[in-house]
Amino acid sequence: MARRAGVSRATVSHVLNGRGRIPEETRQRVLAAASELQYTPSPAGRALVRGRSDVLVIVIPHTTFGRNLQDLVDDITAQADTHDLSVVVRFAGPDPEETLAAVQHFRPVAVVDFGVLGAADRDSLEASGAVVIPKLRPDDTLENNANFTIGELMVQELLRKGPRRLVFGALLDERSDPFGPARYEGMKHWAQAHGLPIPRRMEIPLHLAGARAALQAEFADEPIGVACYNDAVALAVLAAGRDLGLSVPGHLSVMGVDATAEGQLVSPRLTTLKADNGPVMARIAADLTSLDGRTGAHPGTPERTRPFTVIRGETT
Amino acid sequence: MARRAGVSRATVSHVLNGRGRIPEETRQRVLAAASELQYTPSPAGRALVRGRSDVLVIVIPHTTFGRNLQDLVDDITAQADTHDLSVVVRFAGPDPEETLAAVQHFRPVAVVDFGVLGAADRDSLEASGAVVIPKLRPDDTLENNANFTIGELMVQELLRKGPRRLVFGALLDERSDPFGPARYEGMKHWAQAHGLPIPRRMEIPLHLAGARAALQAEFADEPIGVACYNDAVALAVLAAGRDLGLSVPGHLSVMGVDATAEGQLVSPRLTTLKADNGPVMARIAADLTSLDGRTGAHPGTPERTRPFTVIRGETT
DNA sequence: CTGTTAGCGCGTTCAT
DNA sequence: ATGAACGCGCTAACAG
Repeated sequence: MARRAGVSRATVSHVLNGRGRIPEETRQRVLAAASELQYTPSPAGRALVRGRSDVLVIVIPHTTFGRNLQDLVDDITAQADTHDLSVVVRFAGPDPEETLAAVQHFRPVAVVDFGVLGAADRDSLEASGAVVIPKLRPDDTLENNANFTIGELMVQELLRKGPRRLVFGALLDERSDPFGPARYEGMKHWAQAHGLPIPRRMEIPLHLAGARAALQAEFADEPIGVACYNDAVALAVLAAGRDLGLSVPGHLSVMGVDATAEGQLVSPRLTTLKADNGPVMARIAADLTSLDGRTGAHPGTPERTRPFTVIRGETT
Repeated sequence: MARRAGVSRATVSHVLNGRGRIPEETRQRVLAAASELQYTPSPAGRALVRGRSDVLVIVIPHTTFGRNLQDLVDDITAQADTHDLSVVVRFAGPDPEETLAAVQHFRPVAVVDFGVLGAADRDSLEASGAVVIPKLRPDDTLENNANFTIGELMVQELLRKGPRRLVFGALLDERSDPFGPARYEGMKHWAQAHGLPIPRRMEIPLHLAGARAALQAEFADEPIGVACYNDAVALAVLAAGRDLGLSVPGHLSVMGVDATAEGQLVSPRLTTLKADNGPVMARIAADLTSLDGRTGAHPGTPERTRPFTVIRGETT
């Protein structure tokens, strides 16, 4: 109890929150006592009276967590510190309900979702008073989905040098994959719109034997183009192709997503897709600041297109 | 207030915590009301009275977060759920003080540290009543450090086919690196103990141009063996060697750490070191259960040696 | 034996 | 600038 500053709890509260007008003299006295005692307001006390904690939960899909995501987490953490929120990272577990429960348990002010939460989950959270970020927009349909676009872009790059059979290389992993399906849809949509056969989908384990088996089952003499879930999958497909004696990019062209350092260090250098996270961060930052003012309304710039860059390597 | 079950708060508390003996009949009534109202005890209230929250914070160094670490986090999360703790992941920021403050803010029951916290930080946390895991043992000296051992093992593998000049390939990254120094020490120690020249250290950026420059500065016709901080660095060194026209493993032998999927999918396949996390988990689990009983004492099995396996690829 | 009352812990807010 | 009351759960003491 910093009330040993010779004042009441109420006064302390006022000083620390800049509420009621307190004479400079007492103000200083309180501040001094606070720093002497290493006093920090109890989050529990605050949460109790507010009915909500100072926590921002970042929910991350249970796929491999790479540099990209980590950079985003860092940025969000920095942003959140500005708003006096403490950041909590939560990896989605296999059981969605449990994940939601874990998030709810914090009674967070805000939840940043990277594709884990379903509509019902979001509703449930917002009903409990949390702000779910990024806010869903009315125009967030499948076709406007960034991952859908990724699928379309990959097809185009794979077909750059001429027609070939297209396949989607999905991640085979015990963890769930929230992004793959939309990318595959994007591929299928583009193919259909251009009168091409619907691309098939194969699951690629991240080891040579498995990848080899998967590719062998799919390959049949005509040139094949594999759009992979990410760079790791692409490397697996390349390894399989090498083992099967396929020429790259002649028989087999491959493309990844993420522009990982590894993909650019191997030979042949991987063609991949790099997403600029700037706009995402801008949107999150905007949603975050709207927490303070409670302005509610969406800030004016609904940047729809996420800038994607094709990093052309030697595999397409 | 679930007191609408027709009983007092005290009774609810008793029922939910299995304290005083409550007749089955009332018990059921309370339980029923609780589930109807979706009642969950407020963590804030509990924290307030306990003086400490139900939180377990995992502090993770600000290096690249890979599969290994993620698996560990998953395991700990599962373990923690057993003990009714909610898990919070916190990435260490550039400023250690800020990191500590962020952890303290939660008033956690326990903190699992992956090498971020200094001795002072640990003390500070334990002073505030948190249990820091893994508990430090008296014999946790540098020479017993797992990373020190890693350094020694790598040297031996690199020298397997005969003498060569040794270099440590450090990570060049804006993020801090808690493990590298001990590995380098292990290398130097082993070299010195065997009458070899002290290995040098070079910083390898994760792109071709930078890695090439670094390697070129170090290479001087005699065979060189590079023990790398991790597989990504090893891939960078390999890329540089390829670009410089060095033969592998003739002129240049390279070894990584982590046994990532990528390292095993490239050609030449990477020689790497895989650490079995089982013992670490066992230790953490033990420390965790000791939270309940407050047994305090270290459980009897101080497994000192972490089992490391050399995955021999084509780069040594 | 059963369940209640009282009071604590802490920060916030309203009325004084 | 303060006292009182509140929000919520826990526990010691106590009355039915």
